[in-house]
Amino acid sequence: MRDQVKTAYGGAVPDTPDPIAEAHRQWSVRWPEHADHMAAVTSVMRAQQLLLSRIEAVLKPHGLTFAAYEALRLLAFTRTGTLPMGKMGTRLMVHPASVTNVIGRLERRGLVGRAPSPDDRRVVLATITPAGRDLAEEATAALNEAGFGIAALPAERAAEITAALRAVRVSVGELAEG
Amino acid sequence: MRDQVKTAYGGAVPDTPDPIAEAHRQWSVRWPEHADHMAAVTSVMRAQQLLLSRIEAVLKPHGLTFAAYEALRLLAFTRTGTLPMGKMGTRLMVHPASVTNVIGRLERRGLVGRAPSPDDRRVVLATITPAGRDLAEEATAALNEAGFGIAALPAERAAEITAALRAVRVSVGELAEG
DNA sequence: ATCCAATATTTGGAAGTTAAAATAGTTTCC
DNA sequence: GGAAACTATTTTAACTTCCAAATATTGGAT
Repeated sequence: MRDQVKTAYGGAVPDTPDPIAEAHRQWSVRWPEHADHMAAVTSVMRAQQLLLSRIEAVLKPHGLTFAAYEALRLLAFTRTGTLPMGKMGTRLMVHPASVTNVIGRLERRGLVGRAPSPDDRRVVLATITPAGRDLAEEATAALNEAGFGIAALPAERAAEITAALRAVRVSVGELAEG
Repeated sequence: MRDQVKTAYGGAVPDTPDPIAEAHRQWSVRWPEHADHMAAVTSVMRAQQLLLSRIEAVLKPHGLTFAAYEALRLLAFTRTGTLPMGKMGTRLMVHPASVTNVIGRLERRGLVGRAPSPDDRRVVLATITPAGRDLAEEATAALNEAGFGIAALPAERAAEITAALRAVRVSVGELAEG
C-alpha cells in the first residue's frame, strides 16, 4: 500500500503537508495584513469541495444530487408538501432559474408535481409526491448515517464550525448580529 | 428604506432570522445526534456561496472567474511560471478536465501559453505570459483590498475559521493530524 | 523487440449556476 | 376602466464542474 498521490478531485491528497498553511506563509511575506482572510476564504472553499463530494457520493445511489436533495427536503419539511417556486428560490438561496431547472428534473421523475396557483396565476406551486417523500426520507437517513461526510468529527467541533461561520454570515449582512 | 426581501442569490436576505439555526432545530426533533453535523455542513455550503459571489464580483471587472484566478495565481507563484497541466489539477484540487478548460480559456486570451513537454510528450506545460502576470498581480491587489469579501471580519475571527475547518480536512483525511 | 499496464491530457455529455430577456398576470393609481 | 409599474416564472445563452471514454505516450516485464 504505497502512499501514492491519488485521483485528486473529490477526495484528494495534496502534495504538500498543508496547502493552506503554505499559502498563508506565502501571503504573509507580501501582504501580512490579509493573510488570515485569504486563508479563511480558501479554507471555506476547500471544505465545501470536500464535503460536497462526500455528500454527493452518499446521495448518488439514490439518484439525487445535493441540489435536488435540498429541494426535495424543503418540500418534504412543509406541512402540505407544497411551495411556490419563488419561495423555494428564496429559501434555498438560489436563482429562480435554478429552481425551474431542478424542479423540472424532479418532475420528470415523478418526485414532485407542478401546478399553477389558484390564487395567483403567475405563481407555480411545486408539490412533493408520495414517491418523492419516500426518497427524501431514504436519502436523509443515508446522510445521517454517513454523518454528512464528517462522522469522524466530534459534535463539538462541528458546532464550532457553525459558530465560526456565523461570523461570516453576519459580516456579509445575511444575519443580524446576535 | 424598507426591509425588503431582496434579490436573493448572490447576496441574499433570508425570510427567517437564521435559516441554519432553524434547520438545526428541525433536525433536533427527529435526529438529535446528527443535528450539529448537519448544521456545520450547511454552514460551510452557505458560507462558500456567499464568499464566492463576493469574490467573483471583485474579480469580474478584471475579467476573471475565481477558478481562472486560482490557476493564474498558481502559475504566477512558481519561479519559472510553468507547470504541467496535471500538476495544476493536483494543486488546485480540481479535475484534469477542468484544468484543460480553464487553461484553454486563459490561452485564448493570451494570458498563458501551452506547449508539450520536451521530456515527456504526454505532458502539456502551461506557462504564464507577462500579460498574465500583470493581470494576476492586479487581481490579487483587488482581492486584498476587498479583504476577500470579509474585510469586516476581524483577523482573529478569520483565523478561527481556518482552525475550525482544519478539523474537517483532517477528519476527511486530506491532512495528517497536527 | 514487443506487449501491456500505467500515466497525461483531451473530448463529449450531464448537471448546475447566473444574467438577461421574454411572457404572463396582478396591482396601483389617476 | 385603462395605462403603467411591478411580480413570478420560464427560456436562452454562456460558463463551470465532473465523470467516463478516447487518444497518446511511456516504461517495465518477458
